Amino acid sequence: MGRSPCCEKEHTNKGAWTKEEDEQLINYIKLHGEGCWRSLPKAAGLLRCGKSCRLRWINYLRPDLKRGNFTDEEDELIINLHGLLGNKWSLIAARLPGRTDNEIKNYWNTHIKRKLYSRGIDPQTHRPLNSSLSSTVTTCTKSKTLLSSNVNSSFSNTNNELRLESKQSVSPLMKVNGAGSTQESNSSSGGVSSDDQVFPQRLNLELSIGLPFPYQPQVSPINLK
DNA sequence: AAGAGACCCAACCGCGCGTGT
DNA sequence: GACACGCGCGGTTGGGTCTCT
Repeated sequence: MGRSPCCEKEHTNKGAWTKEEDEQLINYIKLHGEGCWRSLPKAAGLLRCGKSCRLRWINYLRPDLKRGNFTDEEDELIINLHGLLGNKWSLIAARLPGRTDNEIKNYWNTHIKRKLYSRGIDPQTHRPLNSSLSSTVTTCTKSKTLLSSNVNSSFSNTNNELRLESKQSVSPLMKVNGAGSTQESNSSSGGVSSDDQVFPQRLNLELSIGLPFPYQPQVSPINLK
């Protein structure tokens, strides 16, 4: 059976949007409003699929978007919300006016993960990296480098708490060298060399999220849509 | 100056969910 | 209940730009 394609691929443009396409989309939405993305491209005279139009509008063309760097406050808010919500980027974005889920997701993957690693915190669990493990972590943001390096063996710490089991669970911030071991980067943090340097961040996280550590998901005070 | 590697982000893809028939 | 459809989400990728050697 299968789902019907969202558009006729042979008659649609792909890749970067041109100024003319942007203007067509903006003008159409100004006149008719958002919605009915499937029929919008045809109505607007665009050779794009509806999904592409929607993404372009939401992530780039919307007038209420806040462009520019994230502030420290936004950083901390994202970290805290991620601790509560996980990779629910749309929910996180809903609490950051002017930011999009895509933008936050990119920012998380490129900046915040590194920031948390430098603090000795596992960005997925928001728990401290084991000291023996953290000594093997390096910060590398080239995900392609890692994912092509065929990491599927577990590298375990003494408690077997954290393992690299599949490429999906491997952080793009971690790079494995030729021998399958990793090295700590000194780039941004100067390196985390002891538990004493790791655990203060754990305390900060607990306090800022205001939930018991480790966080056990319960009924969230935030209204999920 | 030039090439290589790292970084970043816009855009794409596939899937799940909600709704209507 | 089964199916079709449209929307929205999260993961991933392509390629432009920046930085280093």
